[in-house]
Amino acid sequence: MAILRPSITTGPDHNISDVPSVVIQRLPLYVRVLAYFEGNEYEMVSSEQLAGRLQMTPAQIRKDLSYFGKFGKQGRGYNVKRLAAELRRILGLDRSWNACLVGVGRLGRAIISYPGFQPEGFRVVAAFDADSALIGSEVGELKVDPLGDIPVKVRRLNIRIGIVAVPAQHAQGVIDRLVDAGIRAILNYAPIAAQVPPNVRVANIDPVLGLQSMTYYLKNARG
Amino acid sequence: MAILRPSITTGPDHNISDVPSVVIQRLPLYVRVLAYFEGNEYEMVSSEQLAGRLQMTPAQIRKDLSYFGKFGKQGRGYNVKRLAAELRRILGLDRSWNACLVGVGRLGRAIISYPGFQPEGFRVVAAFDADSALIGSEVGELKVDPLGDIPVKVRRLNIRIGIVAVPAQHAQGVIDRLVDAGIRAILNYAPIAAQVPPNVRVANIDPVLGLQSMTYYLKNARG
DNA sequence: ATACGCTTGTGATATAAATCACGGCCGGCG
DNA sequence: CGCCGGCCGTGATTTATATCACAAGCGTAT
Repeated sequence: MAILRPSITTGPDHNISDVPSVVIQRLPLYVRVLAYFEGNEYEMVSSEQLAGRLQMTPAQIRKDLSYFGKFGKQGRGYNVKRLAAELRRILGLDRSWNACLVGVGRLGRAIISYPGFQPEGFRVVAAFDADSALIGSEVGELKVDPLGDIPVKVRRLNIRIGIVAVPAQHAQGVIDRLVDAGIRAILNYAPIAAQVPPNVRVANIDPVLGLQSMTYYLKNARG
Repeated sequence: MAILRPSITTGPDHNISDVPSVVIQRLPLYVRVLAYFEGNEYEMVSSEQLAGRLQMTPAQIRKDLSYFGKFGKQGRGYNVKRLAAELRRILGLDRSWNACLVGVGRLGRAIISYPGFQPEGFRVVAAFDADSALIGSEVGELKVDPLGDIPVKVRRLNIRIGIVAVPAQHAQGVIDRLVDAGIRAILNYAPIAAQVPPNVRVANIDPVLGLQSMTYYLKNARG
């Protein structure tokens, strides 16, 4: 059974650790469900309880966790706070990360004002655009800079993540510039299959792809 | 190697046809790449060329296509127009689909004005919100209706797809109402693992999940 | 005509991922 | 203080997915 999970791409075969990337992609889900249980005053949870809320099997959760250590107690389950903290540490969510946005059109502006990044420790600290009419203008709290400033700003502001919100035909070029500037993680909203070196990760956000495969099932549904 | 692909969920084990859902989820990618080749005046393409642009192996593409028929010619490859048309037909993209939006906050408004759905045949034809202050107001070209109107509007406007853009704590409730109204495909922007019956598909859009797994690699990167 | 280079379609094979199933510990209870 | 219900951690197994590799067909060139 498929499970809620983002789509992450890299260049040709590349896994730093020996932990399957499909496991890494599930960890944030566990963090999120643990936050739910924490909010509901649970002290301990079993793999069964976690699995229930994610529609997966308890065994898979236990196996996933076992890649990183032994966090549970037999007969008792997992300490909610402890496991959440461990997973956050493993994922690097115990610190904050700076990102830059490329493309401040309609979509880019929506991304800048999206309130979901901040509380998770992601901060958009720079914005770039190719359109000279936009450069210098204020978007949110940010001044829009030209693409040429990417390398300098990335270095100066310790930006590790690039968010791409430009039209499809410009996306690959922008991604190349980000990679050249040392960016190794890209959140890509453009509808393209980006080509990147093996040590760069790309997470694609593409609502249309989701819709386009669901219509297959709608068309063939009985009832 | 992971590939650009949306995350689709259902209720407990449910596959209408015997075509693996991972294959279905790749078909829209093929459609998109074919559109690219069509735009560049190619008449024929090989599985190798398609694979190159998607960073996958030619064999996988051929095998995926073989679930649905024989569309190629040995020694020549695939006719771009023909294959694109076949895949669109298989996916049900040769018609248009009506969707409704639930939640017309900041995110919902961005979705309504997102220009990427229309050209692919997806039309947002109704908008709902729980906030009585918003009901009756105009958003885009749509009047905002109360949640109670969902069943009637879904039937009357032949809405097959629900787009959920409400805060996490209300998302499951909204999804339940959509399912009750007969919706079988949901595009979910809320950060939850929705619980739905087996015959309902959910495509999740969640930029934070993508970021949260990339930080693992950033943290552990060498160079 | 026939030979050749190219590329499909697909069984067979290899790899990856998920699940099973059980030994072992935990803590509570009698 | 020993027994018991519960649940973890994990090797073994099953299932799913991807790749290989090759016979067969197409079109061109000679």
